[in-house]
Amino acid sequence: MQRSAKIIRLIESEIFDGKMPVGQRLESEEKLCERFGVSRTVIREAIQQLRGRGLLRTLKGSGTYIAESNLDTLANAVEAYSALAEDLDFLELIDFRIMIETECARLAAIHAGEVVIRELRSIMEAMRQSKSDRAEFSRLDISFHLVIARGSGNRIYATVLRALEKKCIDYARRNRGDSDWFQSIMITHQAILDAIENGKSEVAAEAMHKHLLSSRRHFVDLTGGV
Amino acid sequence: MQRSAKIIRLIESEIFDGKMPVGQRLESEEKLCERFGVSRTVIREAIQQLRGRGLLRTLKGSGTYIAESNLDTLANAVEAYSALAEDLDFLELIDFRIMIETECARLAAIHAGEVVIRELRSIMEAMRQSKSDRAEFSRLDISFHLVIARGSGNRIYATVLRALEKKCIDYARRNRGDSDWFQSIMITHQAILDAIENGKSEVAAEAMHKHLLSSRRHFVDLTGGV
DNA sequence: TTACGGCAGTTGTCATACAGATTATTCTGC
DNA sequence: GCAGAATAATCTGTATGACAACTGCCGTAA
Repeated sequence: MQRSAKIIRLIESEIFDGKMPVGQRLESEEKLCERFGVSRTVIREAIQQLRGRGLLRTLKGSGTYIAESNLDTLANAVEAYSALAEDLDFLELIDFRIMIETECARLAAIHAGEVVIRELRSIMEAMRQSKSDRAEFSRLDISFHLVIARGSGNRIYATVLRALEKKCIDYARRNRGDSDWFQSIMITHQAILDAIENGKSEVAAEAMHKHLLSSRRHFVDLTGGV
Repeated sequence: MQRSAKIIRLIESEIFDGKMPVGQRLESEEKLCERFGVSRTVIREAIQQLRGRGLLRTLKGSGTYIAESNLDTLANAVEAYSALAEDLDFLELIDFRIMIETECARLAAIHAGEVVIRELRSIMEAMRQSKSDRAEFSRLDISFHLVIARGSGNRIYATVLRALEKKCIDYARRNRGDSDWFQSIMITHQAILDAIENGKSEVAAEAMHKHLLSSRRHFVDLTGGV
């Protein structure tokens, strides 16, 4: 039996026995080496396989963590793809967002509670005050969309969109415009928020669809679609 | 992005594109190093993760091979996954699929080429011959949907859906029914396939939507939505 | 023919070093 | 004293080189 297979079984059983709660950080690779008396190679191979199974999740420079659920497997897969994607794929991204976020807005109008709505309001306020800070504005822009995804009540939407977050921010930063463009973002965001507050699901869906479609057009005008 | 993630995607796509038939031996690690211009460390980490996912299996001293099939490895690793499978929320899953796959069908009708269509036809044929083998039938059912996602031309759809593959198969296996149910699956699949072949995007979208809605209803009737 | 042994090829493991990212700590200017 | 910047410590990712253990194959001797 390979040594890494033994390590896999040991870590695995600790996870399933509940000794390692979800989200907890694993010992560092070096410490695991000492504890199990093997080289770092063996530890890493074990971790890689458990990552492949979706049980673990690693963050460079930070550590290795017990994955939350299979949703993290999904997040890993999508991240792997989105980070790999070079600049060419922003159109794929926005087309995907148009579909998924339209549905999110529809569901959020039905399911979103007070907490989500307050969060959306405060993001809007923060955006108003950040119009001169492009980077911050883009970040807030995307977080507005992420909160709506959370408000949909379907964790898959939220997970998928969260996995694409970095890519979306990147997109938003490139898709810059003049003060008119800034205004139009604020207005359409407000329209979406209003519809969600009032529980008008179809209105929310349509507003979100229009918003992203307009973003897509703007992006194509700006970059020629590249 | 991590280099091993890139390698994973490359190997993975070779497998899914059918360039690497089941059982075939992968190039040796050293050759893969040369081909991809990375160190053996990176190659090995990629292989470990793909082993964890059940796509590859290695024999010491001999080589690394394309695993028999995902279903086999799924069955083999059933202990590892069953604990996680219990907290799957199938309604979240099917709602998500209704949205994403409707769009996939629409796009596939526009973008799908001869290769995809031939693949879909052969899956249909295989399904006809597997009606007595529930497990195999479910696997084929899901692969039909996955191929359509690939045919959409948007790699995000395909990636996301593939990440959910295991859950989908699990769903399909639970959502069993009598021979009438079997027939209705075949009929709706055929309707989707026809629409895609004829490039009728709206028809394809509607057929897919109807198909999954009916699946959802069937699931709720069967399980009470649990 | 058959059994054995050796050889080349391949994966498994170890050790070391450094790069790149994150987190904790210390220092600095006020 | 304190916020913020600079720095150090920590951790994962990658490269490199070496050797052990195993497999498959081929040639040779009984």
